[in-house]
Amino acid sequence: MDRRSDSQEHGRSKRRKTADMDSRTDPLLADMKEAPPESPESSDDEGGVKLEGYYDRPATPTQGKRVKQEKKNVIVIPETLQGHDRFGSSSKKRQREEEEHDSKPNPYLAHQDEKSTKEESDPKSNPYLAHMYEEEEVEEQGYNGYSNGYGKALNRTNGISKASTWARFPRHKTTAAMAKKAEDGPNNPFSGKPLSSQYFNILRTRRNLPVHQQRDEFLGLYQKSQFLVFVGETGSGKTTQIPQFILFDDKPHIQHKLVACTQPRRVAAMSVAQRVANEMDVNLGDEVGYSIRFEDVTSQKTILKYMTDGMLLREAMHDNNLQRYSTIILDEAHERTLATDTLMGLLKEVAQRRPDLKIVIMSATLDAQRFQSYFNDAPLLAVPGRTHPVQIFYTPEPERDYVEASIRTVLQIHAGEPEGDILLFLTGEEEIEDACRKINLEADELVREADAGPLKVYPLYGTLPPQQQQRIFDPAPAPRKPGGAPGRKCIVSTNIAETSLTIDGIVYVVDPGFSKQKVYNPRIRVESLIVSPISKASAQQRAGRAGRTRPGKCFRLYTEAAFKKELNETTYPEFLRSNISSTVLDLKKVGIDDLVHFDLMDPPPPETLIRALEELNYLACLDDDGNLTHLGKLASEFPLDPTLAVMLISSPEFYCSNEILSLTALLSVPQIFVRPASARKRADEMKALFAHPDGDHLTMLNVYHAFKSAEAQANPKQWCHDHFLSLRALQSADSVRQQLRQIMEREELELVSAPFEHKDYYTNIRRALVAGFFMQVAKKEGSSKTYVTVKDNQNVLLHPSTVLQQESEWLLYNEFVLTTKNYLRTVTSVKAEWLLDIAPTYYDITTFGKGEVKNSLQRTINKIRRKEATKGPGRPKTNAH
DNA sequence: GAGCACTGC
Repeated sequence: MDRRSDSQEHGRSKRRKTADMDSRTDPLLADMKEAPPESPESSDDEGGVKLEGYYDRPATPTQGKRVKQEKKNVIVIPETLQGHDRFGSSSKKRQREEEEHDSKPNPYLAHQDEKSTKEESDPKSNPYLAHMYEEEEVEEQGYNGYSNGYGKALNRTNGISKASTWARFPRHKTTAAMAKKAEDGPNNPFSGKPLSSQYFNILRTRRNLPVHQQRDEFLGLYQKSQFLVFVGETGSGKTTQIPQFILFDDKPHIQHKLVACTQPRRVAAMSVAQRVANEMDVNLGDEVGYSIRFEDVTSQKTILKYMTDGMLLREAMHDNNLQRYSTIILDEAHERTLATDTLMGLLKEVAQRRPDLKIVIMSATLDAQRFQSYFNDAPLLAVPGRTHPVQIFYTPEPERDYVEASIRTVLQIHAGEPEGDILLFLTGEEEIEDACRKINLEADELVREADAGPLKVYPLYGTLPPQQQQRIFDPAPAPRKPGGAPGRKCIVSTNIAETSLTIDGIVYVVDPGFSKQKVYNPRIRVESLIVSPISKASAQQRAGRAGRTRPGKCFRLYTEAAFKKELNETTYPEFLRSNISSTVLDLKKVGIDDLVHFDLMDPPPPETLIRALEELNYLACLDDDGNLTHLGKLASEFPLDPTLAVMLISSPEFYCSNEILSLTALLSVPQIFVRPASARKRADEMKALFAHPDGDHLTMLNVYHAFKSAEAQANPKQWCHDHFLSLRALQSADSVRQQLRQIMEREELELVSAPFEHKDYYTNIRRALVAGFFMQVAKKEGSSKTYVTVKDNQNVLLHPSTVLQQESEWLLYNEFVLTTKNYLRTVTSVKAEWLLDIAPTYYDITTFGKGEVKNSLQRTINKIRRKEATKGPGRPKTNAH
């Protein structure tokens, strides 16, 4: 046994011993090396996102509002932002509050503010003249905001002075004091309505947020520079406050423009918008709104719009200069999503064409300087966060089996540490379910042998049904008897708990240092998931999860040396780990012609770009010079991979557009088939009911048609349950289908289908599939079960989930999955004739290397020629008769 | 005879 096993045994015996000894001793401290307390750096989530789960996707914005209100637990106001300061105000802070309180607006002094700005030479910023320029616009827009008694007096006399609140705010020359005064009421400066008492309660806590102290500093930098990098840690209040600071200085309502704030996730956009609407005392959808796929909760009145980064990118396609916006804030930029990176590159170019546009990049700490230099040495402002200290422990030796080590650590915490919940990070569903079982077993033993408190173990991962995800918010169990060992809960989670989801009450984090990450191999054009070491940034984010409610501890199951030397600083940006053909098409559509010289923060490897361009060229979305074709323009209108978009656009030619529309939607949502470990056989039997002999695509279509039948629609939930189908995925497919259909109608693409009874009904669909997926085709290798992919020559097997029974020489696949073996998932049998006929450029025989694929194609060509040859001379004869 | 980190339009 090596040293590590020794230390494992050591830990085990220690755990048992503590039972008889003082239960307060900390067995971990003996095993683990303590590092100096670290202030966790992490993304800001003061928006209060509790759960990234499924929510109803309403058909219209109005319905959206209703659904959202009915749904519980989606929008949660975090404790930090509720009516009290849970960290206690320092005496300095309290003094400041009192001062602020004392300096409540005095209607008779309001004119003094105006004087302070009088020295401005620009007549527009002259408070006495400004209304002449701005009033009209204000009236026209219907803004009736006014903020203090001075205005009211004027208001009574002529009704035009509502504008003078804003007239006294010279654009890009305001100060924190001016904004504060307006915020102090009594009327809402944006809506003109009297401010509620709840507003003032929230206002007090808002002014305790760390960002508030640097409001003037922020404004100074914002005003003088087109780009600004803002760094705020957890709890600084950046996501909610900075956009509001900007509203007072940028005055988008006067400009007929908007301030946009992007988020990588939908739920964040929704919940932050709701929060800020409350803070500003307006209805969600009025002055403050949000825009995400399937849901636009904004109106004519909206001046602050939270939105997903993907949504802003889509808007940029039709408005290359983003003309609607006066300021764009990219939040959570450190996450480096495909959309954020694309937007950053785009905004850098747009900024040159639009000197009036301001851009604020908000990020957690680590990458700040890179953002700064990328944006032409933009000024940087950093604001500290507000979290509790987290003690970090490392293992003295590397762990061989991180799952085993994590389970042991969790149990040691439970046996020896004071009250507080545990969060363990593992990599995937199987690993998590397995660990949960083992922890449960061992915990029972611990309770029997050592009188430990009850331990509730919950798994957490993205594909878990929402109801089960909710369970993680159940309170920890109570001690078995009063005064007994504390009960606690232990959540075993994927990375979802690192960014998307926040659980209060976590005091102990166990971090084995791994996560599943997407990697892309441009050579064989395959994306796959690989368990890899996390980055330092991730490790810090994970640790930070322990310090949200009170001081916590983080147990890293790797050595301190490994943390320092082996972990990358930050996670590899998604741009470098993905197939970018979809992004390349987007970039072309937003007007970026020269992709090679496009200034991305991390340009992808040349081979990745070449592959993407090549793929788009084969799909006829780009011509040989790399210019967007008509088809390419159409394809970019769809929120789909180019392959799927091209297939959908081509579908009318094959008389099956309704069917391809359904299939495209089904292929854009998570797996519709459910196969619980406990009922695999029954699930397979149910799937067999829908099976089509020609493959999985047609099987999925059968499922969809059955789902839409009256019988299923009578009780969809029951029907899906009975047939082992995912209601969530099917409903999602319905929404996607509806959106795609609207785009087809808008683009005047015909929806034509052959009747179901037509003999070519299914053949048409299979041929239409070829129109998109001709690059994802494999050919059977002799008599063995293996296939080889066309052109990339990868040896592959059919995924066991396929319904395809008979041997098919050629098949088309939706997905290449790289796990224990190379698998093709979701396949449909096709014919070589179709490939040659529908994708002649790709199947140009001269471009193939020697081999079975080429030989077989050649035989098919010969066969076709022979047929034509016999038909050719035959035809005149028949005509002659 | 297997597995789906997480997002987004």
